[in-house]
Amino acid sequence: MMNATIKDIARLSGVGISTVSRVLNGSGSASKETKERVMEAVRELNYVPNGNARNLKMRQTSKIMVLVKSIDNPFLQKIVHEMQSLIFLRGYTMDIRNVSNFEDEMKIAKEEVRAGNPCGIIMIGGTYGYTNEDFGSLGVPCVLVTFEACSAVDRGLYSSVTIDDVAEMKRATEYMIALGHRRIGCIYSNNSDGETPNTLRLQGYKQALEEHGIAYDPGLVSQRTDMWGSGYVFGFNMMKILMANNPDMTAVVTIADVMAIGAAKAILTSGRRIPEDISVIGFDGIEVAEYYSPALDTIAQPAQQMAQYAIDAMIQMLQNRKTSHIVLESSLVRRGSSMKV
Amino acid sequence: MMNATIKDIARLSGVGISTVSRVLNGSGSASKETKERVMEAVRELNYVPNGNARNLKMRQTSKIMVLVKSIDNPFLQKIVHEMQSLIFLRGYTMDIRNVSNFEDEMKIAKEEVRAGNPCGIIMIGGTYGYTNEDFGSLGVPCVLVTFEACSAVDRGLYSSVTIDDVAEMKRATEYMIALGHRRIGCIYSNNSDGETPNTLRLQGYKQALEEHGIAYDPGLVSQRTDMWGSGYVFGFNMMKILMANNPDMTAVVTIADVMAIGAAKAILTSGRRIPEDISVIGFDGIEVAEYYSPALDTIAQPAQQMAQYAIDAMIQMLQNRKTSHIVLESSLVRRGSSMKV
DNA sequence: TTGTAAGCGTTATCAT
DNA sequence: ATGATAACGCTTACAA
Repeated sequence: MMNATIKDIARLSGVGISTVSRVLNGSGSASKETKERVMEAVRELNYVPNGNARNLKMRQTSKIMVLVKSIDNPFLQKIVHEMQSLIFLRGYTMDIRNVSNFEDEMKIAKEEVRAGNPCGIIMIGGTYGYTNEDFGSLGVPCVLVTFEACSAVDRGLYSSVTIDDVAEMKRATEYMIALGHRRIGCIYSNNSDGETPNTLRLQGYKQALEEHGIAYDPGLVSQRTDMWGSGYVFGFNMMKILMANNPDMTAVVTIADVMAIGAAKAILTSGRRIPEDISVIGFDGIEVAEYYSPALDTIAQPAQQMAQYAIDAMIQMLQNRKTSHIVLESSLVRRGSSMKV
Repeated sequence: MMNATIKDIARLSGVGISTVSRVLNGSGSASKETKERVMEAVRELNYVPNGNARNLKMRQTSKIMVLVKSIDNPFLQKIVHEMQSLIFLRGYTMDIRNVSNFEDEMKIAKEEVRAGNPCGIIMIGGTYGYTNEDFGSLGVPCVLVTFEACSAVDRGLYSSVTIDDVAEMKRATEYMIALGHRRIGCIYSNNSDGETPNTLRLQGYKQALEEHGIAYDPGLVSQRTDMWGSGYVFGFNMMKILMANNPDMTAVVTIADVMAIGAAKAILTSGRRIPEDISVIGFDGIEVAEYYSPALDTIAQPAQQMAQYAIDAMIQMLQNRKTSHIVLESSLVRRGSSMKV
């Protein structure tokens, strides 16, 4: 028993096929009575429109493709999750694809557009190396989340939702400086060769030190750029090295909560205390950091808002091609993992 | 500039449209020379087949729809993530949809099949209440992960990948019993009215007690069935209540690592120690539990394997309609959050 | 080996 | 207000 098609509805309700289409889509007009007969038939046959036929005809889908780099980060997962709800709420569907650190997300985006025919692309957590041509040839609206295209790119070609990575990381570092810390470690990794939110955060760290007259010491920064394993593992390992090399270090700032958790574990298992011996602050605002013991300070990014603005931006572009570039505020959350030195 | 279609390829390479189709799909035959000319044109025009047209005609896609209940659980996220890679590796694409606790996943599955036309459905984390008709009317292969259909359902109608929830939870409880604990709390929630992995785990807890001559005390089990918030919050709140009502409780078993983390936080913030005052064991095997302080014991489910078997099962069903029902082993991981009483 | 033509289930343009 | 009818881009008999 085949699924009901628009033809079946037409036959059962005794109207023409185009009338059914009109009723279903609210386009054109139809008499009240006809409408009811059609809807009745729809219910009876449990009719669901065939998306493929619809998309083929309309040359446009209602499918938004989401490309995520390093999806194993709980923070990015949260954003994706929030987007999901919003996308469904708006009547769209969401296709998700994970992009490894070694793949070129823009290239993948182009392939996906051709093959899967999404109406738009959202990219989460990528690098800054795109060109005008990239966005032009994409063919569908594109929203960048948590990162920007480089400044050479025409901002009318895409939308973006970001935070001020430099300023926020500077804030975290200055928080430690204000508490009297001078030997402040930094756990940092860069997953690609281009500029990323991570490199910007490192800049923020350096700026804070410089503005407060503290010499930048590379020995206080985790140097691995070839990060393997998860953020937890990375934070754990890097913290061990940092502690071994810098007995005088009294605080550590990290570019992600997962790394902060790994670092905290390293501190605690080495018999030191948080915050009495070493103060710790993370970045992102994932839930589990709040339940860690001790609860970890962090720069909390507004994940829900970011998702909201991203979807709004996408809808805007879809409807009237208007792009937007919004920079959201983060907040420093104090939970007690830092103290005066 | 429209995207190239099969017609453009046909024109440019000077052959018929069906020849192009044949060459592209490797069906039928074509002369070596023709093949090359076609491929040449494909490259030149940067041709990518239109998925919608293809799917419409074939009445089948290469898209696997994944339905997840409570996707905010890191363990389920991990499974989804693993599936992603495997699905792409096999040349399929993956559509993901989150199902809230109040929605009927089977109903949603049916809608998705009609509207989105996936070639198969994978359901993660649902309830046991389906019928033969459900699977029959679905119309596409269905694989259940982490849970089963009730025993009344013909097992030739679907595949499944599970663990033995009763036995594993029994194992966790017996682990505590073997350490000498007698007053063992249980943090448990059931997100729907039917039978779920969670209810089975509660059974395991009860069985262990019974077999070891320990009376079952409802006061030691968290009673909320209307869970709100995340597992962390839930575990935290329930543990507070449990501790307040049972000063003599020396151990707690939980049905999820996130709850164990929340419970651990409650224990530590109340000034008690783990494991000296209270022993804790989680369930699932999420990474962060290993980096908690102290690291938490757990029943680790083989997420990667579960994903692997699920995808394999799906491919099997797709190719020769063969169903399979596999029950995987979990492992008790000792990390030091439990000790002799 | 190759091309013609008939759909797949829609939407949209026309007449009516 | 309504109903034929022509696409949309593809696959697949069926002919040639």
